[in-house]
Amino acid sequence: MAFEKVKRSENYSEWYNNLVKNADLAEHSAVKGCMVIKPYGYAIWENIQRQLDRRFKETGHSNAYFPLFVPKSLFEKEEKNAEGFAKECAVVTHYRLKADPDRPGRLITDPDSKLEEELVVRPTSEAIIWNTYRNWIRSYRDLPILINQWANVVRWEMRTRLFLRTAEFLWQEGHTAHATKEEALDETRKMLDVYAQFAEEWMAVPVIRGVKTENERFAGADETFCIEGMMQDGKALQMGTSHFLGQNFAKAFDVRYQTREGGLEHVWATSWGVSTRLMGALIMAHSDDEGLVLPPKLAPIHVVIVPVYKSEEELNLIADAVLPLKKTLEAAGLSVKFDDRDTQKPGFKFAEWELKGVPVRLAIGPRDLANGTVEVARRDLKTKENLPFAGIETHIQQLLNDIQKNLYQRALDFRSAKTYTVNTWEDFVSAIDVKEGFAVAHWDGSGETEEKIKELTKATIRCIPLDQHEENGTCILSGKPSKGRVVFARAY
RNA sequence: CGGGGAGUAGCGCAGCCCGGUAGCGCAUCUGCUUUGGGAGCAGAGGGCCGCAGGUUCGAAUCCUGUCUCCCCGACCA
Repeated sequence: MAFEKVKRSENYSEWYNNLVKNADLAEHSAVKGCMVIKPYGYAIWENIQRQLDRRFKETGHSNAYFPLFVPKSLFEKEEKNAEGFAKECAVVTHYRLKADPDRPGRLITDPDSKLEEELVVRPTSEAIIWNTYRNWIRSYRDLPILINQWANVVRWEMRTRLFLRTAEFLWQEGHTAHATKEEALDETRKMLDVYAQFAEEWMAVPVIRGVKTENERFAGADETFCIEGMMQDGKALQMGTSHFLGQNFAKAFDVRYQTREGGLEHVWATSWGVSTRLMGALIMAHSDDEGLVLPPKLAPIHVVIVPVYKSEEELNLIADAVLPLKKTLEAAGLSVKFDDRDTQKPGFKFAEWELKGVPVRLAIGPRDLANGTVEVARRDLKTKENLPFAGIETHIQQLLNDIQKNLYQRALDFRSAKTYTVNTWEDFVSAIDVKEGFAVAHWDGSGETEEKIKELTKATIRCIPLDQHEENGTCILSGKPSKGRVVFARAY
């Protein structure tokens, strides 16, 4: 378990990579750009999935599954979408291998198995889904269609980072069809709120809700809404997007419905998604030099109990005292690990569970048994106290709530401290480059200026915040008039 | 695709410049002592030195080719 400790402050990206590996979340695979998500990391993802899935269903959606492959002719139908994703698509061209006549034991692609039509490995599923929806939609009675899919997608990225950007990643993508524009817009906003609420209440990561500029918009969307979080290095991470697709896909795939009045109209669409990137957000938002720090609501293990003992009899006595507590906590819905491994010493276990981000740790030994106490340590603050064992379950419940709140508050305070409202170019550059945070500034609304700022500072417009208030000002770069401030930051 | 780094034991690395048949730490196994913050001692097992050629009596080391991974940039959820 020994590992090289790199501090956040020294090398943030190395710290991140080490943490992901050392906490047993994921590792690089034999496939370039693709990761293996290990059981502990996957358990966190499953918790994320479970909560989101519940919220999707509460808001009227059902799960379904569509194919991994998209025939090229379908993929190219919505032009902007196709163009936007074309350069990062994996393409299947053959369907068979055969023995290499020149090199025994090796295989080659059988040239005779060339596909009549190439198959695109989905980078996103609008094409295949809208081609399907055409057959499902005849009348206004068939609408709305509210479907979500949990799936993997492939985007052939040049450079990858565990969880943040991998060539293959897991996500969910909602795809809905509506009779009216208003309804589709409502849906887009509703799902953005689901994401925002999840990010803040479950992940304990405060997010800015906003609209993307045209440059940053999803290929094929009329409007892209997003939630943006701030990581501990001051960079922004797009944590989820919800797209208003207008009638673009309905037109591309000829999906029309008969209205109540007997007319024929194209349907309106939305799509929305979050990915395993959220794992990256979770890690980067809260963790410290000791390892992972997990918000209790998403932790696979809430409480770990480490016995301190010399003999088997002592261990048995501890187990007798602790197992009823474990049962009580589990009955209250908590996940409790009694770490009675005889192969590791307590100190080792302390360090290991800290590395893995378990929110609450109990240590109990002969001394505690004699005194009727237990040592309670909380991961977020790294504090510990000795408390009476009797009635400890109430304290633990409270502690978990505290930790959840504290993590959110801490992240919020951090973001507030690193968000700068700036009015001059000099202050803008300083906010991005020196103070390394978000710059809230006026912008003239042109893509050109946006591009220029990006070239000069590597900062992009993360979003036009939904709570933006009208304020007359002048663009930070061009000096042209602006009616409100937008959020700039360097981003992952 | 441009720039950098690296492929040697499960993991992290040294050895390579100056060729002589592989070593360190952690992990693993055995035994004893330990156990309230990453245990100690003694012993043991484990390697087609990324792959393919070449030079040489001899290659981890030199030469050529090739593949892969990581990091930084451009692209992007």
